[in-house]
Amino acid sequence: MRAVVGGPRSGVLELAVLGLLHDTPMHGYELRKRLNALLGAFRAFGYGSLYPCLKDLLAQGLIAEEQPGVAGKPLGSGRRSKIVYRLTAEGKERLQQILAEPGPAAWEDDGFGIRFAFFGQTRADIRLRILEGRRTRLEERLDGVRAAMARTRERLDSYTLELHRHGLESVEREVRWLNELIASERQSSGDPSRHTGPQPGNDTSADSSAS
Amino acid sequence: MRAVVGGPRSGVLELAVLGLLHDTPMHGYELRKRLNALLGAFRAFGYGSLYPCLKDLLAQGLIAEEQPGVAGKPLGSGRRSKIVYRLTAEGKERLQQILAEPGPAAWEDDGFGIRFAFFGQTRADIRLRILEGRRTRLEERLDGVRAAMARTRERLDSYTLELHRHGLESVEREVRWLNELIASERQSSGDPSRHTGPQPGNDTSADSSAS
DNA sequence: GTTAGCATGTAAGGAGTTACATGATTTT
DNA sequence: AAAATCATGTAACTCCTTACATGCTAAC
Repeated sequence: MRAVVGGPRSGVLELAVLGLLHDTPMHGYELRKRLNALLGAFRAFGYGSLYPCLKDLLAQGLIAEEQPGVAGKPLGSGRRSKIVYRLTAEGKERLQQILAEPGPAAWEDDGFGIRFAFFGQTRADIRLRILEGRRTRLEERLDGVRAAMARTRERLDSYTLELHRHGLESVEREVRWLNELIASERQSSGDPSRHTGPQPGNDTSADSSAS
Repeated sequence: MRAVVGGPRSGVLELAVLGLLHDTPMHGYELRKRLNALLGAFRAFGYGSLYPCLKDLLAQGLIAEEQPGVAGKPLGSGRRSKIVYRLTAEGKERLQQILAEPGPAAWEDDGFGIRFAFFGQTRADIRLRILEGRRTRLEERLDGVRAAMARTRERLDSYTLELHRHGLESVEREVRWLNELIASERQSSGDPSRHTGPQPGNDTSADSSAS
């Protein structure tokens, strides 16, 4: 039953909607398309998630409806269809506040992807903290899994072992990716002439120290 | 409020618990440790998920309590602590039924990992169908993301682009992994003398055709 | 004028998480 | 006997998914 009226919905969706609406006002249908294009392989949302979220954001005053009132077309009496949403001043503030906040929510599996997607609107020092936080988080996980594997190496069939091997390599891969991004960020902040974001690497050749 | 009494809980946890209990009876606390060791980097469950699940499985008759009644130790009147669970005949049947069932649930992100972990108890032809199903699923996703990237290549900042690039490469990587596993499975079934599961690859050297 | 796709929503429920509460057993 | 850790459990909540219901607009 989920409470009587819409809860805070403080998750991934809220940030994604605020971030997309910051660029340009939109109605829900298109918002969903851009959302899923933005998130790509990571995640996909349906209308059943999106519209309730818009409702909540509206109730919080972070976004506002904007009739495409082209003036002179009252649309009859019961106006329907094409509700365009825009970010309010409070919404912009909240977006900046979320993006400026490093901490667990920004580097957990849920949350990191979407923050990274909006790094273009994030302060350089915060970007670095988030990337490092995520790297630390992943390294902790590597330690844990490696310890568990060492403890139980016997009595594990080859499929389970293979699964662990692949999982481990995936995480190691992400750590290497983060290392490159961190190096790139450091260069940019050390040399203000280059602040164009990461250059598309070249993931395999450089840097084989995963720890 | 979530309904009056525990629902079916038909997800990942049910399968994981049945699979682990098939090997050896256990109490909840240890079950959770083995669970998280088995799932490794993929997932982790807390007691708040595990105990309700055990309750449901018990109510369905798929598992049974088993007092460690060492006979002659009545444990007082209100016996507490160390409830050992074992799989019932119905539970074993249900486990085999789940494992024998190829289909969406077996190759979606949630579900694939745990089925793979129990491939040792899965029929060879089903293993192959699941691996191929997952590969197809991932290739569909690749197509979708690549199309979305082509459509919106402009007006995407470098961070978003980098995120998509990394996501794409991760998925491509998993496809290559699946290709190797499928090849290995085909070899084993063609040559009955080798049915020892996958040999730990060697992910990088062979096979660069991801499609 | 009817299908196809754009556009907006709601009710019910699923699958777990978090925070809490408590008792038993081993270690210090 | 105090602290750590083993062990079991529940209530409330979160965030999202599925299935449904509806109305508008453009193409055929």
